[in-house]
Amino acid sequence: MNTTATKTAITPRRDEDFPEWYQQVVRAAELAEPSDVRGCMVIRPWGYGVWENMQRQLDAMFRATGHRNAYFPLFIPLSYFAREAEHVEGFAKECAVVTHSRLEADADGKLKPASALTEPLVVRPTSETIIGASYAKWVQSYRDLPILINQWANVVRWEMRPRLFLRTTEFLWQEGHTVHETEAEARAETKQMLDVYERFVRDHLAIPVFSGEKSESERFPGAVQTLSIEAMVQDRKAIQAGTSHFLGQNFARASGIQFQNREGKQEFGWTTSWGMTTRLIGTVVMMHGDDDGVVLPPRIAPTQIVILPITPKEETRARVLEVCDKLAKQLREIRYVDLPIEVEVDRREIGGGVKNWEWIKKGVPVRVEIGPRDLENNSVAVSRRDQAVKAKESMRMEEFVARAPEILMSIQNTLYERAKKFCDENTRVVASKDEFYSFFTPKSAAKPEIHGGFALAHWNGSREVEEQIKNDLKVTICVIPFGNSEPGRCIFTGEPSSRRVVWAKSY
RNA sequence: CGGGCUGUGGCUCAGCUUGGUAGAGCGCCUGGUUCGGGACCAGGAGGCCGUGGGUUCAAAUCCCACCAGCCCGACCA
Repeated sequence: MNTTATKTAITPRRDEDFPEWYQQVVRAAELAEPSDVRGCMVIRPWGYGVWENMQRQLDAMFRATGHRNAYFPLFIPLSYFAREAEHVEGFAKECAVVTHSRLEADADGKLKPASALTEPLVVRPTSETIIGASYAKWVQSYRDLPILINQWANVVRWEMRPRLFLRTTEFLWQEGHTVHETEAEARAETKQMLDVYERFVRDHLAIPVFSGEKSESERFPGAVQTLSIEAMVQDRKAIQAGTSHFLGQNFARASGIQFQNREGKQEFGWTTSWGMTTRLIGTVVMMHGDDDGVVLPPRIAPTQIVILPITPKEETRARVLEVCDKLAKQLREIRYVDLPIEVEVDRREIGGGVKNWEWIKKGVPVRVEIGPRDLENNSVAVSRRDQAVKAKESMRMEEFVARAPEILMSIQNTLYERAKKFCDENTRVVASKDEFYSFFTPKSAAKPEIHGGFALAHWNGSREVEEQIKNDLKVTICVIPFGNSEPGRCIFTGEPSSRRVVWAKSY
């Protein structure tokens, strides 16, 4: 009767069409869906739950490093925005601009914008300039420094080609903005926050990354230095998972953030900014998902354990549900990494198979079935999302309760190890230009298979080479990793190179 | 913003060439049989065919304009 047993929950499979698989997974898992507003998405409760977990956990890390949250305006006066030239150049093409303050009905009764603003307002694509304006007022003395503030907000970048979570017109993020007395302190802050991101994605999202510096051409507009962490997702492309910028005195100069230093002289502050976005949700999907849907790392799963009552007979239904509730209560009293375990009893009256698959697609880490037979034996049937969909282990109820945190931890670790192995296997040292080109050229040009990966190769540091490679292969330097400086020769020009850099196709 | 394709119940699409007033599968609702891995049977609800105009006795179908979406290019977290 069941001829669909081997069928995957998501069509197409990852190896058939990765971008399409991604879209299908995001929708099937009810993380998000496109909205009627072009380029914007609706983040559904399951997706938003993931975001809230990320937010809460990262926010705690910001607090621990001395940062506090604040909120600045959504609208940035055009004149403020215009203060930093490179910044303008970088963002001007994707700004939404508010020009009117009112709607009026015309003769046909159609609403039209009216009452033009004397100065247009830019909807923030990022907040350096508007926050800088406040900082300029707050800072007078070196005693006012450092300023360590973070903001959780939405931003708008008028993108041409939206994809759920990965690139949408409006997205949610966190942006830290700090001011320091010295260059060294600001540089240390930039690095510190990159390390925070690295730890966060590794320990909470089970994502291994390469961390380092961006090349000049990939730098944030207006920054002196941009650091980033880069992850490899399952189509072997790179995705930026977080960035931290050392802004030098560029923005301080533009915004007038000045202070009297210890020698009594006026000096511009040294600023940094750093951010992480809802794009990370898409990264998690592409990192850990499989052909049956999302696979969530337990630490960010909105529900970590779902209890599925099996109620084939009306006469046992009440007792089964009662035992399910009792188990849920017991589990909620246990902690997994300092937080109560999130448990849900799914008592909806729909087909058992359908219900089970819904949770598989959503990526809930642990599914627990309890049916009449379990009542007899005081047992439960446990399935882990990091194992085969049909795998099920029967264990005594008390044993499961005792082992729940350990099981979650084990899943979290498995996901990380799996991702690390994948990344390692598809990262390789490339020693010649020919090897480089063949590494990044798919066998089939018409329908490119998943190919390439990260190439570690020497580079002479020139923008021209980067440009050439980007044109030829759509491959860029995703990051210049820290440390490991091992001199060699640029594989493209033969010129001296101080270290290997990471090349990849990238999101 | 340039080039190509597509708009038909919630979703995927057929119907369009050869105009005659709308269909399928899935989903949804009801009842029953089921239920420890995507069940089955029976019945039912749901669409001014993207929008506006034109041709015609008659338009989902032909013509024009507009809008939206997808893919490909330029840009990006």
